[in-house]
Amino acid sequence: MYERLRAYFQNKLAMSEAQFEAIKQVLTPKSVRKHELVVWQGEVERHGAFVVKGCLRSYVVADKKGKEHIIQFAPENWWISDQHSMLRGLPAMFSIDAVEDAEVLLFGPDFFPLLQTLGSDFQAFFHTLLQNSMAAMQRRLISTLSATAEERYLEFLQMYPTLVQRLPQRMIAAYLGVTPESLSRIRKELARS
Amino acid sequence: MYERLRAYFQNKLAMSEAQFEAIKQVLTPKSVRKHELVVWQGEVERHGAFVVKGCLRSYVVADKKGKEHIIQFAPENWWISDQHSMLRGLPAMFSIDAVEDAEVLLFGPDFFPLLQTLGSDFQAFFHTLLQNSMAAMQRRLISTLSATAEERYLEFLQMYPTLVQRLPQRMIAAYLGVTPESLSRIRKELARS
DNA sequence: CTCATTTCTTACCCTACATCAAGGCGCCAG
DNA sequence: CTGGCGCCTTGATGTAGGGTAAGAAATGAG
Repeated sequence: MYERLRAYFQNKLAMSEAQFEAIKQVLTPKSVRKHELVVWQGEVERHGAFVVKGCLRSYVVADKKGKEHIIQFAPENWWISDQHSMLRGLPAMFSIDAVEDAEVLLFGPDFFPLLQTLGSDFQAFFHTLLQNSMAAMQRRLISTLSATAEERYLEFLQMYPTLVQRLPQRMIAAYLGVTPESLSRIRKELARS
Repeated sequence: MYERLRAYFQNKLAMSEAQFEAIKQVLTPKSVRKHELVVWQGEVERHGAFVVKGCLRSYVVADKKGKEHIIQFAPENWWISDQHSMLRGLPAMFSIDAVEDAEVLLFGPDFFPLLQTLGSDFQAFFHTLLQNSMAAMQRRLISTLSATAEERYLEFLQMYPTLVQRLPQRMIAAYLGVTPESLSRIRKELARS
């Protein structure tokens, strides 16, 4: 389990054995079954995860209608968490669950203070990670504001070509912000050409 | 000019005189006239800003139609920049200009390395700032995906009650992702009740 | 294998918002 | 004061995508 994390850090961040041990201390390996929840929207006691195998997602149930909206997919080698709420001890803004059976390394609120002690390379690394997420989020917002559902679907195909086969369509629809019916129509239309 | 920045840091971050001096070194005061551009979408040489007075905005011209989409408004005491592109020397993802005549403190790519040298309190502070933006962005994305234009307008009123009077409606529309015509109709409808 | 449940597709109609077009109201320059 | 130019409003019409419903296909459980 931990080997995958070490491999992930290769070429990204120079790390001593002691540092890696310290990180292992605050990470708990866990198998998560498909549909199993890792975080409940609204709960205070909770975790984030590094995905070793399988795929998780974070999502909110926003509407009175109970409609789901997916914020992020996290396949292998992705981090997923609600940092904002976690660090402040606030109720989680969204839920996290497994889209496929998965192997993850869970971390709690103590993960971030630990990073502080591991030196500025670590801080910089995770800061960069956050910046990348932010940039991705901005691009997605713009796309949601300015592009049609079909254009967004094509962008999604480009961005996550491997995920498309692994995810049920209703989840892609929930990510794009359209109904499964609409996505079905879009795919039909694209197939015609 | 710098006094406003010092006041801003009060209660947020303990800071020595020497640290403040170091920050001053990398900040350039500037007056920006309404409509004046601080950053051009696509340019590589560029700045971010701390807004002392007035209001800036970041926006993209996404469509072939030349339609503007506003990512962020930055009134007094806000930071605005394209960190992601700036740190990597990439072309800016969006433009930044002044919505009102403004006084700002400009910083360049050298700002972030400096923060590293100022100790982990500083890093933590700006990390938190980034997390807050991220959380706000996520909320906005969800809102864009799940709420009607009217609901988003009401959220905007709640979130930025003072800004509403200062901004032309077409900019609020560009922020919400609707046409000025639609926003006008929404306001009319709300006024009736 | 078989039945049940979930997921996907297709069809029909409806709604929120866009687009287009015209007119009114500031606001500033001369 | 007057003409021009943004900005906001209002109306008429168009359209992307939603809601609903029903059937087909896939997936899963016993």
